[in-house]
Amino acid sequence: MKLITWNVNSLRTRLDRVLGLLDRHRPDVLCLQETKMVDADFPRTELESKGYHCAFWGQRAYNGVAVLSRESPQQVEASFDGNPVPDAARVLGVTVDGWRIINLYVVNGQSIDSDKYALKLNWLEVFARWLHARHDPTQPLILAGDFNIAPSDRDVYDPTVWKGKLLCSEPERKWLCGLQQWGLADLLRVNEADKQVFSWWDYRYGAFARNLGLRIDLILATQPVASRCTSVVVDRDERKAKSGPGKPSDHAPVIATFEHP
DNA sequence: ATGGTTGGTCGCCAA
Repeated sequence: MKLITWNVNSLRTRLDRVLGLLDRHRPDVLCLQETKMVDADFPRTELESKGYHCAFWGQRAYNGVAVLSRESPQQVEASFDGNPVPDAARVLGVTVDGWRIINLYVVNGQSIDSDKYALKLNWLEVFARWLHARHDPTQPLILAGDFNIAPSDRDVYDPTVWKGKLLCSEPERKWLCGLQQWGLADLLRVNEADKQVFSWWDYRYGAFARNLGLRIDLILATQPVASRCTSVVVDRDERKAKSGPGKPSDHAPVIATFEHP
């Protein structure tokens, strides 16, 4: 079983690259964020022709999440109870082969002095409350997506510059610790305790060429899933996008592989 | 290094 999460920053612009990713990796599940398109425009024909079922929840211009899977998804559920911004398409849950998979595009927050940061913290709190009420950490569960939080200083190219800033602030990191205490492991850190791995590089400042990155795209899982995880890697070549059609997203795909359940 | 790029949409906003 192979699962990939990728913030594509517009599925319309990135479709040919998504099709290439499916050919290259043949994942069982692909979680996409920032599709930025309404459901009527979703390119399901092209994706189904690659052998994938499509679950999606989009909106105009912003946000948008989708889960592609080789097996038909069951119990598709958009959003979560009490969502403070119920119209923002950011959460999509599916069940595939008995594993519950929740695709997340967490509120960015803009900057820590912004009202949007307060909204982010509230959104996170309500989401966690719903997760705890409605899910069981002893059962197979995966949370994958763009968390817009770098879990620790190991996940930041220059922790001094980023100390206390958006994506690295203590309240954001505490929220992730809470998920971990509930029973979700950060799969990349199960086998790679100290390795510096990034998943997002700003389009500006030549950030990718200088490797000024953060790891904010995460795959978390409960113990029955985490114990079967054999690797987590980032497809940096996709962020380079030297080959293939079009330009890169500012995020790279994160790829987790599991022993057969 | 507080610079500047990309996408959606069409003057800016969001990331």
